[in-house]
Amino acid sequence: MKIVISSNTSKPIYEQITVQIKSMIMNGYLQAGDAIPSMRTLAKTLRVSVTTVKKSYEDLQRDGFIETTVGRGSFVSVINKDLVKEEQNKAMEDYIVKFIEIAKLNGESLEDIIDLVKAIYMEV
Amino acid sequence: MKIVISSNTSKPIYEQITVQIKSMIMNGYLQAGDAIPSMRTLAKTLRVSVTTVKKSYEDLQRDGFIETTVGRGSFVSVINKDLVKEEQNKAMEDYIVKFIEIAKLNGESLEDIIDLVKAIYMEV
Amino acid sequence: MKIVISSNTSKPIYEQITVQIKSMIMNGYLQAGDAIPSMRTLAKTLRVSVTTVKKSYEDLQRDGFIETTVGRGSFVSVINKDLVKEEQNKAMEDYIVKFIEIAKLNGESLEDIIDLVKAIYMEV
Amino acid sequence: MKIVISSNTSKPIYEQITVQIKSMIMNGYLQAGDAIPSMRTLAKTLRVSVTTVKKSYEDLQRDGFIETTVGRGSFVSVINKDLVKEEQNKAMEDYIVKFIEIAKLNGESLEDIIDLVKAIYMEV
DNA sequence: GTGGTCTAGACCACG
DNA sequence: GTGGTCTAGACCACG
Repeated sequence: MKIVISSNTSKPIYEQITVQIKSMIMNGYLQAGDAIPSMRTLAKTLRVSVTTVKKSYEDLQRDGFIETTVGRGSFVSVINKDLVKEEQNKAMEDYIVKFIEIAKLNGESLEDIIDLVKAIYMEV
Repeated sequence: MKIVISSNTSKPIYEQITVQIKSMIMNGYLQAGDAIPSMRTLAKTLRVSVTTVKKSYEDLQRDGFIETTVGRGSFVSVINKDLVKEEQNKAMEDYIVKFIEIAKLNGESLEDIIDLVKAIYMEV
Repeated sequence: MKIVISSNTSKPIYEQITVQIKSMIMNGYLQAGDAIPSMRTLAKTLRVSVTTVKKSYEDLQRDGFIETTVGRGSFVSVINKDLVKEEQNKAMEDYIVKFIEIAKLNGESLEDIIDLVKAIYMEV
Repeated sequence: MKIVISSNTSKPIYEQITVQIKSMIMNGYLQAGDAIPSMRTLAKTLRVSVTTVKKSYEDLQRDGFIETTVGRGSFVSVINKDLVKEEQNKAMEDYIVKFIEIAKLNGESLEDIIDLVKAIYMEV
């Protein structure tokens, strides 16, 4: 399992971990039932604090991607990937619609909006 | 006060009314204290049901744009337009960041995203 | 789920519904994730119009007590009851302070104020 | 014009000033057109800072009780006392109703509520 | 089945 | 006259 931590970004480390593990689950690299590294192992590998990894694993568990049992470790949950994708798409469209509605209300042109999108795309 | 209702759009009538009145307040065409048409008057003018106009006025009141009193009518509130704009900008950026994060997670390229933005821009 | 509509009160039907569902959530009778009746079902049971139930559900959703999805129905939200209680207490104290300030300004005695409180207590 | 500042209370000094001047206007001790002391004079008399008095006068002006003209001073406005009283009564009833509604929702008894009212009455 | 929008009225309290 | 509540439907998209 390869995770890359970047410090050039404003995104917190635990979110970088979360996002990359989510990706691996969603694209099938990690399958339901697969073990993922223990918090301590991953923390050592990435040279980050255990607390940071813990926060990421907690978020993943809360969102149903992994299950963590004291003494056993963490495992990929059985999830319906299509359902997750669908929910994400719906959420994404919600966000974009709200964003564009406000932008229009503020009198921003399509060009302004696209510039803004490009700028944010580079940042996040 | 000129409001245009379009049926070519999926945006509900009450939202079309809300957005247009908000715009008139934000761009200064309607000033604090100005009366806006009574629900019944506007309903007749626009040839829509009073209930539909009421829904719009309720939203405007809840968001602090107008004040409505039984027996008197509805009036533009004293609002800090800069503050409102700032809040909207913050909300807008929140939405765009979340949207792009999910889009990236879904593996969409900047081009895909811009196409999506253009499409939504035309619709809403 | 037992809701009682009274016509002896000036409180609108939709508020009576809202208050009773809020109570059931706050006192734990309804738990996070629990389904609440569909608008049509509740309307039939209470012999009121669907629109009236809808107004109540909209208020509950706006205040974060329930979540409503087209095609699925309405469900009790995950809320921090202690936080809600705290917020309510803060709001309550705000109201009572403002109320007593004005009462004092109007020269009302503590006895007058208590009588007023008793009267309102019986009504609402 | 006699104003008393107390430091036993949590009410800010400028509010103490505001409330007392409002009272004098509402009970007729100060009549429309009457001059009220200049900010500097009142500040000296009460041994408080001019800024404190200024804040009070600003609130009084915003609420229509006095008019302040640079170079001339401050004067009691022409106000409709009955209208003001009525508005205050309405506001007061609004506050008490909201307060009691929340208190009931929280399961507080009439006795609890009266105790709370007594406590707040002593404080403010 | 679910909720979301909308209609065309009614009756009410308040001004 | 004003807005507030309520009815008893309609039609829609979505599941």
